[in-house]
Amino acid sequence: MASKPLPLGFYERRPDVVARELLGKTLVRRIGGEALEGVVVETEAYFGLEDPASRAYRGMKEYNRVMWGEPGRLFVYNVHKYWMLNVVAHEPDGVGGVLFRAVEPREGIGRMAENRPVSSLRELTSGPGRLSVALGVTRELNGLPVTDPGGPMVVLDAPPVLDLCASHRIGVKEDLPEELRFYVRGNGFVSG
DNA sequence: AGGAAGATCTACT
DNA sequence: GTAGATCTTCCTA
Repeated sequence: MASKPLPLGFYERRPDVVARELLGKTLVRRIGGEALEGVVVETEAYFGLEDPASRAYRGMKEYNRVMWGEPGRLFVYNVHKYWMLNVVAHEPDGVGGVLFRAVEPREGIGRMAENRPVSSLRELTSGPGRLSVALGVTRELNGLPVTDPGGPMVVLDAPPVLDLCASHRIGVKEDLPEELRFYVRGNGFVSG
């Protein structure tokens, strides 16, 4: 289990490619001396000025400028009371990111359940707002790299997921023709 | 200063 | 399946 953080180069590709390949990787949140871990089971890709559903669509603002910046850094922003956890991903001089929509809890489940009390385990992290509460994600993480082994949030490498599905993105007002949501087939922690 | 929108969630019918 | 809550950010005045 000596998995290392995914390198910067992993994120220096198109957001849709990164979103697909992030499935099965391990998301680690270090907080209060504990490591809260989950396997990524659902993601969505967002592009830049050409993507009407993207936070980058209406141009660079203070809150979204990390989408133009170095890949492999967190982009955290608020919608409807919840913090959305993204990682910046794009080709050189590009814009984009990947939204973490669901993880399967692995470590630190007790602490996650304190952060977000639920009656069944499946409700703990099966949604972008849900997983942020469970993992203690706030805007303090915005701009931090996920490639630093000792950082407050890291993505560790793991074998690729072979049995995956794609669909249109969920909850967006105006989507692109491409299917940009990716999830592990049959996994119980996928939202929806 | 005020209103509206939003990549959501929960509860209820 | 639909409605309402909730809060950060943006846009207009």
